[in-house]
Order: sequence, then structure tokens, then C-alpha cells
Amino acid sequence: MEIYTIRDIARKAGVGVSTVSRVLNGRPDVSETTRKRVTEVVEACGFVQNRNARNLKTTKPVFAAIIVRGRRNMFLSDMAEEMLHCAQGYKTPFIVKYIDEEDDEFGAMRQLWNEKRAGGFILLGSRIDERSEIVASLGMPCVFATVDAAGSGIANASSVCIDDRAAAREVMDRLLANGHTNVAVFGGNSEGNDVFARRYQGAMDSLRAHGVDFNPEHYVVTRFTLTGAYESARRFFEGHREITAVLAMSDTVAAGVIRALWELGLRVPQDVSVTGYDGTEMAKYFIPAIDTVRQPTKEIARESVKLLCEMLEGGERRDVTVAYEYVPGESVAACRSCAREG
Amino acid sequence: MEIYTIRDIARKAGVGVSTVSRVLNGRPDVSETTRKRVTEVVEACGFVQNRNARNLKTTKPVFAAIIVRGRRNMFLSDMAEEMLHCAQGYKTPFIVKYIDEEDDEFGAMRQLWNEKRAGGFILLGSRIDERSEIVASLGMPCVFATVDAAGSGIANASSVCIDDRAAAREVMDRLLANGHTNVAVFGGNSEGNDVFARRYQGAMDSLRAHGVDFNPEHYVVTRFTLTGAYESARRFFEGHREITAVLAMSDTVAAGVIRALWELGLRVPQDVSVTGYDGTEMAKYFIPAIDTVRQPTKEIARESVKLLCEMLEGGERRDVTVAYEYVPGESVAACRSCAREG
DNA sequence: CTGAAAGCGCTTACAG
DNA sequence: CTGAAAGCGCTTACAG
Repeated sequence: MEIYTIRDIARKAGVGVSTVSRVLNGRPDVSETTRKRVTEVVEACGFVQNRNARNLKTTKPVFAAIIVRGRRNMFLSDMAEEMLHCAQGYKTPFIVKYIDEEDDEFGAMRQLWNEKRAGGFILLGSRIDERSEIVASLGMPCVFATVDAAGSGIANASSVCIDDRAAAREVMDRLLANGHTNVAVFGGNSEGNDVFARRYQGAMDSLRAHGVDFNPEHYVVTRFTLTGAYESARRFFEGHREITAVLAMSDTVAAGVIRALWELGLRVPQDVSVTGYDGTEMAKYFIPAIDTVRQPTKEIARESVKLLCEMLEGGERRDVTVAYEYVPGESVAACRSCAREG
Repeated sequence: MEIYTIRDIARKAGVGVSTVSRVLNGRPDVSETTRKRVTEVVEACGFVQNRNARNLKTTKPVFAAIIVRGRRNMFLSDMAEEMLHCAQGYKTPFIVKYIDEEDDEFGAMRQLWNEKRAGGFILLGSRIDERSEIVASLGMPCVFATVDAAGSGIANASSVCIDDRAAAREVMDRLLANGHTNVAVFGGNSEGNDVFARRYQGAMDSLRAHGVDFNPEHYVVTRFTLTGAYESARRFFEGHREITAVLAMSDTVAAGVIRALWELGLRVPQDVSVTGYDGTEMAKYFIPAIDTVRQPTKEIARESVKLLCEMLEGGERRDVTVAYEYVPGESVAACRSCAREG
């Protein structure tokens, strides 16, 4: 099979290359006869446009790009899919760019921007730190999804998220209401100013409000995979049988923890209560179903797309908070070994 | 922030564009002084190459591309990652291209080939059907991973897979050995000649060998998601309480089925045994852990990469069969309601 | 409605 | 070791 260029097609159809280009791009200013002839040749040859040449030449940005960091994260991939779905209602075409967990989303933005392909970005699974200065320097509309950009001071960045601090506080409130005072928290790095830090703060808010002390040793930094969480939990519970509840910062982590407890002979929720976060399919179908905080995927997706399109047309940056929902599962129960309070 | 081109860098550094290009691509034929000067300017400007221009110009294929269809499939994404890892041992750079479950992997190949970017392909989550003619017509080395291309007649396609038919047969043998004669099979479309058909055949082989009849109603075509499997199972078990075991064609499907059974008050494995397929993390951490067939990810990845590189250097097509392994879990038990045989 | 020409940002012989 | 020039395959004013 040969590789045809637009010139080959033009020659075969007996027209100029500009005409072929017009047909290919569905421009209206081509006669029906010509269009038909060109189309036939294109199909007969199985011609495929070279996107590199196209993108090189097309200098005005025509895309909005959704950058997803961490392709293994179902919560994020589902969100991206949802965004693509919402985007159909707008004139701007959206593309999704998946990058590795360890890759640099800001570098990816740079690249896309440099190729004048993207006029705006939605960032999923990103965080706001020193490196996000690049967002400010690029100067084009960006939306951080599931991350709060309110205090970031980036003039061109909006954000859509739930109130993570309040959500984590509510989760801890519920554990405390069930009599659990020896709670371990499994999450990401709690320093900085990202979602994990916020959730950590929320959990601490709750404990503080109830006058319960928190032993820093009970904060476990874990990878956000089943295996990672499982191993962290196995290690942790060797020496911490006093714990009666675990607040995990993702459903995946919660599942890994539950399995580890199960192997240690501790039943959930009878012996230990465990909560998750995100509201994924997994939380719903795991046995026991995991109590979790549902981040409203569809709504975050819809708002993010809307916000970006607004900004693309000159709108101001905004920070949108959407409502989270505590979804009861089967993984939390009243503490049996604890003295009843109140 | 400005967009710089290679010309801008050349001007600022007081050299020609060719020299900048040489530095950028790490060519040896540049003096150290010049290299240093150029590098400094590049960094000061935060210059990023335009890949479109680069790829347009670079006409000889330099990549091997791994095309993964279905990004939600952990089994496949893990495999792709593993392949990338193995590829580091070879001179050919590999790239991964994720496409949607519903997208056309052959179209993606065409595009990549058309842009002269890829000199060879590994296909993950593909199938061999009429449309795979395009593979033959492209004529470049291809490897189907986890799919058997032995009978495909495609002269440029190798394959690496387990013996799916034998594996499914072994799974069914084990269920029969546990006394289960009323087994339902949850899988994909069993027609055609792809992995699902092979697994189906394997299951039937076993039943036939043991003289057990199979009611076609007990073959359930399901989506390969937790929700899809859950819903199929809920529907199916409404009217099929005679079933004492389920052979599912993926771990995800098995998990969805187990949850559905649980909600119907049927315990796994006490009331119903369930087997999965693939050997994923999920199977290991689910409660109960799911009996499954482990496809040796690392080995399939390694063999696929090796095979493609061989072919790229003129080697012949080959079909490699790697050993699968039945991984016992906690989801299969002897049938209680069945009359003991033998 | 149509075509010839310029140019997008690179790389790569080619000549020095 | 270095630079000027041609050209990758498109699109887009521009002129007819």
C-alpha cells in the first residue's frame, strides 16, 4: 500500500491541491461535481491526511485540551470521558491527552501550546505548586478540575471542585459519631496545599472539634494502588491493633486496606470501619460496599467545560464549588470495643 | 510567554539553524563551545521543539507503536507499561497510543504509518477479523499480543498469547471436578475467531469431555465492566437459580457477578463458585479473592517486544505461546447441592 | 468556483 | 565544525 499526498490526489482528480484541501476540510466553496470527483479519488486511494503537516500549518489554536495525569486512575479517566461528552455542546473541539502519573502536566501544556494546538486547558489530576507558575506564564485559560485554585493567585486559572476539607471533616465526624476515636488516616503527602492536604486538614478539624487527639503516627502515606495500600496496611496494622477505623483518601486505597485487614483476621465493618473517597464503581461493588464521598463526576465535568469555554470567550476566572455527597456503604459500623460517649 | 522557533534560538545564539538542530538532537559534530552557547539560549528561552515540524520532516520511521484499545482495561494498560519497560533494552524507540474501546485500531495504524512515524506495531486488545486485512496491506511488522494470529494468514503478523482454549478448558475442568454441572459462562461475543470464542470453545471442550450438556441460555454476553457484569448477573440469576458456578471471561466480570450474587443472598463460594480470567490486581484483593487464569504479563510483554524487534530486522513471523497459570483464590468450592460424582 | 505560490518549523544532504 | 538551501505535506490568502 502506497502513501499518497494531497498532490497525488490532486493529480489523479485533475484539480489543484487547494481544491483537494477544500474538499477534505468540508469548505463550502467547491462545486458539487468537483467535490464528488475528489471524494471518489480520496476513497479509492484510501487517502489519509498527514496531521503533522496540517497542525504545522494551522497556526490558530483550535483545540481545548484536557490533560489527565495518571491513566490508571479510573476516577480521572471517567471524568475526562464525561468532559468530552459535555464538550459536544460547544463549538471548540476538545482533545484528551493522557500522561503518566510521573510525567509533567505543565510540560505537556507547554508542548501543546507551543504547537499552537490548544487555546485552553482543563487539568485533571494536577496539583497547584511552584511548577504551576508555568500556567500563569502561558497566560491562556485553564481550569483545574477537582483542585481548588482559589488561593493560587493565577489570574488565568479557574477551578471546579468539591469542598474537600468539609467532606473529609464530615467523614471523620461520622466515624466519631460511631464511637471511633482511634482512627488512622491513609492518604497522600499531607504537606503543601493540594487535595490531600485539604482532606487531612478536614479530618483534623473534626478531631479537634471533638477534642480527640491525633497521633501523627496514625497518618499513613501510601501509594494510590490496591497493592500499595494493601502493603501499607499490612505493615501498619502489625503494630497498631488499637485502631478501630480507617479514613482512606481514595476508594482504591480503602479496598486495599480492607483486604489487608481481612487477611489479618479483622472484619470490616465489625472489627474495623473503613471509609473511601471519590465514589467509584469499585466502592459500589466491593464486598463490603465502601462508604465513600461521591465527587459528582458529571457536574464537575460539565462545569469545567462550561467554565473553560466561557474563559475562551473572554470570561473572568471563577472558582466553582460543587456539592459532594456522602454515600453510605457497608464498611462503617459502631465501634464495639470503644466506650460509648455522649 | 513567547513561542520561539529554532530560528529565534539561532539568531540569539549567533549560529545557524542547522547548528541549533544538531545541538537539540544531540549530534556529536558540534564544538563544545557552540553546544554550550546554544544550550544556554535554549534554556533561557524555555524553547520547546515543534514536534509537528519534526515529524513532518523526519521521513524514515523511527518508532514502533503499541496500540492499546480500551484504556479502561487495566490488564491491557499494565501490559503496555511493561512493554515500554522491556523496550528500553532495544534501539527502536517505542510509543504507546491509547485509543477508545470503540475506536478503530487499524485506522490508528494507518494514520501512524501514513505519517511515517511507526515502522512496526504491537496491537493490544485488538481482534483478528475482516478488518485486519489492513494489517496485511500495510505490510509492516505487527505483533498481536494476547491474540492468536496463527491461522490468520497475515504474512507480516506475529502473535504472542496463552493457549486460551486450553486455559478455559482447565477452568471448566476444575469446576466440574468440584461437582458443578450447572455452570453459566459470562463472556463476550462467542462467535468469530477471537479470544472469547476460543475461551468459549475451551469451556465446551471440557463439558463435552465430561459428557455434560450445556444449555445455550447459560451463555451470557456481557459488557466487560463491573456495572455491566453486575447488571447482567442480576438479570440472569432472577430466572436461573439452578446455576452453581460461573466461569467469567475476565476478573472484572467475575467481581461484578460476585457482588450481584451477594445481593441476591447467594454466597461465593459457599452457594455459587465463580472464576475470573486475566490474573489482575483486582482478583487478588477482592473479597473473596477470585480464582483466575494468570496471563503472564511480563512474559507476553517481553516476547512481543522481542518479536517485533526481530521482525523489524528482517526476521520471520512467529506465533509464540506462553504458559498460563491457574491461580487459586477463594471463590471456588465443592458444589453442595450437587450429587457427588465419581 | 479554482489554482499557483508562499510558508508553517523543522532536518538533512551539500558545500565549505 | 558550520551555515545556506531545499523540502517534508499541508493550508491559506491572493489573484483570477
